Amino acid sequence: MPVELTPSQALGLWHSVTLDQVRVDSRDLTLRQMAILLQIYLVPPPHTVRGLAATLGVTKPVITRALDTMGALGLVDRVRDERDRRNVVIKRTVEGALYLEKFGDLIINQGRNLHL
Amino acid sequence: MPVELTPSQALGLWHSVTLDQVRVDSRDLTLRQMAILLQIYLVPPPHTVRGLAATLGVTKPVITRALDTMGALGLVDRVRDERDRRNVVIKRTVEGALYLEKFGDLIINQGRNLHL
DNA sequence: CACAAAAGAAACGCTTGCGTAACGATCGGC
DNA sequence: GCCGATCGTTACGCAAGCGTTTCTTTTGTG
Repeated sequence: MPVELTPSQALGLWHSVTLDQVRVDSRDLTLRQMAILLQIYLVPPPHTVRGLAATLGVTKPVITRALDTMGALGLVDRVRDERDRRNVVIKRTVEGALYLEKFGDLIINQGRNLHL
Repeated sequence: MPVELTPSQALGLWHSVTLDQVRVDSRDLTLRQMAILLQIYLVPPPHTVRGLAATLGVTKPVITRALDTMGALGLVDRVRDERDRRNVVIKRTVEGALYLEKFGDLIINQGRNLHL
């Protein structure tokens, strides 16, 4: 089920959501961090550092650093893979799920309020 | 004309657009910079540093720095207001308009490709 | 004309993210 | 058991953004 948007709607939606996010959220995730977070929560696990790096097209330290930051914020968690102890499996958290749920609501509401 | 989205559609759209943006765009604007850019191009002029700061809920130096960066990228331009020379009027550029046009296309296409 | 107010920029020290390169831990094949 | 390959992290120097404070220019008002 596709979403059909006009150029005005597309940019207007992005505008209002971005604006609201800047005004409200002190955490201020970077674009990369946001992409990683959404990937973790919207794509079926397991997620690894290597996998995320490949998906985003960035180097592994970028992922490590983003996980450090978002881990400190409680948005994600890291667990060593016991079957292959070289791997780290990235886990979702309740707080992270809540964060994205609120963010989704923000998008929906701003979309609803679009009057162009 | 509102845009009605389900939670899956809202986050899915954000996911795919963010992912694509990370992969493709080396400029890597911050959330604040993006909000400023969209404000300049979607809201009727004139735009001033002070006005943008108030709209975004940030301090003036944040706006000055963002304009420095985006000015260097050619996305916006600054012109002294001749009627009150204390003010600076922020101008749109062809390159900035093109940038947002491409970004809008990206959103539209990712929305169209959403199959949940 | 003096002087406070206003707008934007510059200065300051700090934090955070970046890319590259090096590192320790772990695995699998021989 | 060794040894190259793989995985994630750490280290390093650098660039960029942050908040606060200070400065410069310009305005308008007494």
